[in-house]
Amino acid sequence: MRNPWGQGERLRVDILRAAAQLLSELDGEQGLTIRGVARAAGISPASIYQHFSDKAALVQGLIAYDYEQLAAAMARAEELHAPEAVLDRMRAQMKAYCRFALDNPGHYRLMIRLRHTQPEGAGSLEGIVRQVIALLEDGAAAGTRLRVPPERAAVIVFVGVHGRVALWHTSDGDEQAEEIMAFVDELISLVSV
Amino acid sequence: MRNPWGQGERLRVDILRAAAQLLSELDGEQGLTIRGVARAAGISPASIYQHFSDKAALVQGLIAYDYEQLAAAMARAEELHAPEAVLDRMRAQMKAYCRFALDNPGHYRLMIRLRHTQPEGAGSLEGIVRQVIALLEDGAAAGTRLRVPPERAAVIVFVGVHGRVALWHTSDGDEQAEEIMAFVDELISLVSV
DNA sequence: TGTACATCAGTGAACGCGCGTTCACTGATGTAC
DNA sequence: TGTACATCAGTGAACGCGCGTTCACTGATGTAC
Repeated sequence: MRNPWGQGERLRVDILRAAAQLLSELDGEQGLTIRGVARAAGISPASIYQHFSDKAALVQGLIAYDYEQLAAAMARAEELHAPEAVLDRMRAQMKAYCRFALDNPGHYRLMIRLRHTQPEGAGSLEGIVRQVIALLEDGAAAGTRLRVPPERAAVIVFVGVHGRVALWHTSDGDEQAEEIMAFVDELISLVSV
Repeated sequence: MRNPWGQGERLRVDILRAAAQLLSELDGEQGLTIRGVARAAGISPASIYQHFSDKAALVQGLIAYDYEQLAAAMARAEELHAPEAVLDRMRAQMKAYCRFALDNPGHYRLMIRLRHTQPEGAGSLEGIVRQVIALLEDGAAAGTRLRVPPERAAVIVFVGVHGRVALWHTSDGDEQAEEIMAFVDELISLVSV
């Protein structure tokens, strides 16, 4: 079961996978411990320190991976629509964002809570918001009508969606995903003419 | 330093005050421990159990107190405006809400995170939202024009404000309170005609 | 080809820490007679 | 009035627990000669 020579890096992704699994099952960061991850991965706690300098580094690695997943999911959803259908593209992006947050509450909460510890770049919340802003700015330049400047429209929709999702996360769980998606539609209607 | 006979309940509020202070200084629930509260109150950890059955009961008491404070602050802000100035009243309410959240981040986060553990009533998030909804419904009945039904307008503004505040809480802290207040204005403008 | 040695992946056991909670207790203040 | 006792507020010390982290180690796999 030990990895062969030169393949020690394999355990690194096993560790990240186990941590991700743990974070999906439990609903809080408090369950995400070095010893818990080691248990889930079937290894000794000490082994983790060959791949991550400490617990913070492990969590960093996890969040970076998650932001990549989220950005990729949003990009995939957006591309299902024609380039000029800007509002459709935004709707698809934001609904993919919601789906990720609803499907991975532990991940999403961690990503938000520790977002300032991540390096700025594509794989960060700022990067994701910038993409939405850029989309609306292109759309506005091509004639899409909005009630507020494109940057404000993007921010308002994004902030509102985050608020909705965050409240879902702290609710009893009897709310349906459809309500959240309807809220996205509602917000986008409000900012467009 | 010990309380006289029949005044044992005094320590209860001292404990709650110490816990509140602790939650104001530290920025997370993880600092809110039985032992930490005892230290802050200058008593023994065991003494807490004469007033709260366990840690959860202590946190419950704290949140209940906080919700009362928040609801009272919103009511005070609202009453500064004429009864028929519905949008002004809502703006004042929501800005008081923001101020509470910005001034007491630890409290606000705890209130949101554990809101489902509180009994439903005036001192709960649901109660606060219901008040905002009622305000707009009365306003709509009296002629205030909105772009969406009053219940939706209230929910959208409230959810957006929560999203904005929650993102401020996880930011680096270089954002100003004025930006948050401007966001409130922006949201209310969007839902009104 | 054989053998001594370096390198690698991973571990077992221990450390000190702070936590929530319990329990027998202390000592002051009230009450009964 | 005195005294035995009940009641109350609060405590000291200990419990078991899980945590993050360290360190000397094991044993398999590769390399040098």
